[in-house]
This record gives sequence, C-alpha cells and structure tokens, in this order.
Amino acid sequence: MEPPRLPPKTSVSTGQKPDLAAQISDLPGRRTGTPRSVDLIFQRILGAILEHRLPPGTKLGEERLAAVFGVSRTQVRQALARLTHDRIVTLIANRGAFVSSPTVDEAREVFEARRLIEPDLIRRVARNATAADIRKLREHIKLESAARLANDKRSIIRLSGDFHQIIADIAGNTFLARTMRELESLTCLVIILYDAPEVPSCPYDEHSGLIDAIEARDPDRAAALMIEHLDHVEHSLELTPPGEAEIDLAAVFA
Amino acid sequence: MEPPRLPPKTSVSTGQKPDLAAQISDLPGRRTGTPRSVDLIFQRILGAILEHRLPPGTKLGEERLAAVFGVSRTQVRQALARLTHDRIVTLIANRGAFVSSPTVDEAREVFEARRLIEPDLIRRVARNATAADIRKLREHIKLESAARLANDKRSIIRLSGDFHQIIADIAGNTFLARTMRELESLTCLVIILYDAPEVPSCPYDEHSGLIDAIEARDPDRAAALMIEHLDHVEHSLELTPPGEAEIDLAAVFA
DNA sequence: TTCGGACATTTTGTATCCAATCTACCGATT
DNA sequence: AATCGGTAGATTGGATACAAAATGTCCGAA
Repeated sequence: MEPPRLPPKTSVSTGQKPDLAAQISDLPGRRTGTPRSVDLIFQRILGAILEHRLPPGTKLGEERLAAVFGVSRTQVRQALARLTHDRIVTLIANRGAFVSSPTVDEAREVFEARRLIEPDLIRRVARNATAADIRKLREHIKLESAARLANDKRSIIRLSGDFHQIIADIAGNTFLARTMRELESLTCLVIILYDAPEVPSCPYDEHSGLIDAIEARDPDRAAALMIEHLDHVEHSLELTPPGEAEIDLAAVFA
Repeated sequence: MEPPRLPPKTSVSTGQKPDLAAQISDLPGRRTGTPRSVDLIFQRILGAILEHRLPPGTKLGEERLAAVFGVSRTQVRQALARLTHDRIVTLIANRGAFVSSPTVDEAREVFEARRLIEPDLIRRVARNATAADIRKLREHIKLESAARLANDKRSIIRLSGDFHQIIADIAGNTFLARTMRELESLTCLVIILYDAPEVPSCPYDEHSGLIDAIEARDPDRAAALMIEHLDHVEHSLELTPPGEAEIDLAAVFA
C-alpha cells in the first residue's frame, strides 16, 4: 500500500501554503499505522472467503458480522463496500451483500487478464530479482509442498495465490501488484466454484520451474512457463458454457 | 465462532451450479430505481477532479461537500472511500481526504501498466470491432477535434481519456475495462500535475490513426501505434527525478 | 386445497449524535 | 523577543437511532 505520504501541495481556496512540516513529520513517523479496525475486518472476511470457509453465494449479513467482530455495523459496511469494489462480494440493493459467484465468462476474463499481466511481471522479476527475492520464493515453495503433502486443499489454493502475489510484489509496479491481488482473489473464487474435484488445483510444482527460470535470468523462458502454468490451471477447471442453468431446466421438462 | 453459513437459495437447477441467479436476475428485474445518490456524488466529485476543477492536493472536507450536494456526511464519506480505493484521493487518518498527487514513480507505473494492457486491448478491438463500434469511435473523434479547435484543454484531456475507455469497453473484458478506467483517471491526474504547458497533452490526432488501423483489421499495426501514442503522451510530460523534496532538504543542510 | 393479499419481522439505508484527534491560536516563561 | 505549552475550535471516526424496503408468514376467500 502506498503510505499517504503525499501531502497536499495546493490547498483549497484559502491561502494555505504547502505544509512542509507535516510532510516531514509524516515521513519517518509513519503514524498512519493506525491498525484501522476496518482493515482488519476486511482482511478477516477476505481470508474466510479465500479459504472458502464462506462459499460463493453466502449472505453476509451486516448485523451478524458486526456481532462476530464485536463492532458496529458501520465498520462492517465499510469492509463490505471495499470487498464489493474488488468484486469479491456483490451488493444487491436493499438485500445485502453476498459472496460473489463469478460466471464462466468472468472466469475466462480473469484468466485472460492474468495471461496478459503475469508474463510481463515475471519477466521483470527474472531480470531484476535479488538473491533475497529468490530466497523468499524458495521459502514459500516449501510451505506449498508441505500443504500438498498434508493434502490441505484450502492451504494449497491460498498459498498458490500467495506465490503469484509475491512475484507481483517483486516486479515492483504497485498498481499492477494491486491489480494482481484482485485477480488472485477472483481466481480463488473461480477455483472454488469450477474446480474439477479430482484434478489438483495447482498442478504439481510448476512454481519451482518458474523460480528456476527466474534464477537462470531467463525472462523468455519464465514468461513461457507462466503462460503454460496459467493454461494448466485454467484447463483444470470445468468452465462449462454459459446458460447451463436454463439448459438444465429445459432438460428436466423434456 | 463460526461465521454464518446460509445456503442462500437453492435454485431449481439440478446441476447445483454456482448460484448466479442473485447476480443476473438482479440485472433485468432490479428495482434499484434509486440512482444511488452515492454513485451520483462519486461521479460528480470524480468528474470535477478529472476536469481539474479540483486540482491535486485539494482538501475534500466532508461537511463542505455534504452541504454542496445537500446530503449528509454519510453519503460523502462513502463516495470518498470509493475514490480512495481508486487512488484518486488519498485519505489521511484524522486529517481528511485530499485529491491525490501521484509521484513521478507512480506516474511511470501508470504508463507502464498502460503500455502493457492497451496494446492487447486494441489488438482485440482490431480483430472483433463491429461497424457500429468503429462508427462510435469516429463520432468520438469529432468531439475531440472540436475541443481541440476550441482550445478547451479540460475537454481535450477528458475526451482523450474517454477515447481510450471506449476502446477498452469494446475489447470486451470487463475486468480489464475497469482497470483501464482507474488507469485513465490516474493519467488525468498525472497530466494535470506534470504536463509541460507548451506541449499539447494528447498530440494531434494519433487517435484517428488508431481507428484507421482498427478499421483495416490490422492488430499489429494498431498495437504498435498504441505503444507509440502512449510513449508520446508520456514524453510530453516533465517527469522530473523523484525525491525532489528530500534533495531540497539535504541541500538546505549542506 | 390453493391462491392472493395484507401484516409482521428482519435487514438494509441514511441521518444524527458523541467521542477522539488534530490544527491553530494565544498566553506564559525564559 | 522567541519558543514552548496549553487550551479552544474544528474535523474526522465511529456508534446509535430511525426510516424504508424486502422477505416470509398467516389468514381468508374462491
């Protein structure tokens, strides 16, 4: 997150000059670190959704969540608004917030966007990653392997997403990193919805192959592997053509 | 404490596919007749910022805005929260909301992201655009030319952004289209902040060249022109090296 | 028995109110 | 005279209270 270290340079109409003092005192103090309970609630709900403890379609009642977190509805509403903005929950007027159920079209769009963005990100990582970055990635892989051994599907999905997020962070473009965070969250929902149960969600460890290419400073190979990896993930899903619900109904009456 | 798990509505479809009824059935039958005054306020403020009637750094007091729009602070706060999420305004704890002042680094990131995304979008447009789409683009160009003739810089910036937005919409990926909307807004702020005054912000009409390439169904040329166009825009800015404030301070103590 | 309508309950949406925090001004002290 | 400390004003952050809307139920009539 960008710290709000951008001080107002010009003020509204009254002749307030740029407040340099605020600019300086704000930089080292970083006192914007207010834990911001709404951020916490946002993270908690998001985590629950990403680990699919809250499956798509679940109604997220404000009062109930407020009681769970021991705060007022105000905080919950703000958190839900942010989740709505990220397309993780959909808000229906006067009816409430629900965990989103991306359509197959939206799922395809998510993968389209990822195939566009992530090869570029990993190219930059392959060019610019430091030894510490690579070490961090290797450390993360260990967690993934452990989760895979334990057959902990929730952790596998979550950690796999985190891996891609780490790459995005290393790439160094904060805007794209944030976009990737949204795409990752949506991908989690898509996997939960459309994963063919028998197929492992993130096959074997193509991730370690990606790290190898990064370590070899081979951007082209890394990008190619990334595309291949994303294709594998997408093809492990059952993205049936849209409008199936209607077809099912028609079949029932046939 | 286990979060509430309400299986929402078991639709009649036997396939127990994800319940997108909540999402879709909302579209045609939605009685959200309320234009959602918070959306309106959001649009109004955003428009004012994009037309740089509210320059970067401007303090956006809640009470004042509430008085302007004749609503309560609640609505304004929600609108500001959404703008904050889009990085158009930055929120400083206990101090209020300010129109964002993107740093030069952030400006470069924005253009990086655009160079990554937009060539792909225009490729798709060149492949799939209908005659109606192309007509819409040509119509838009006329507006741009008119604004350029009238030397109405605000409209030029705004309309130039809209052009790219139209392309993103035609491309057909809603996620990327939304991302482009955010990038466009940020670009507007960047142009306002760093535009070299003598250079026209969006040079001549490279836009019509883009449309020509689209009409010729030449994705490669369209993409190349788009990159060139983005480079022109970026290079027409004075992106001075970062850390100027810190350097100034250091100079003071030297 | 089933369909229709009205009522009651629950939940969301909005405004108002109170507390916490910051800015600015002013006075006191060295 | 300048700087530091304190107090007052203003503004944001959060909670509660109130109004509007929707869902679900119950009763009545055909």
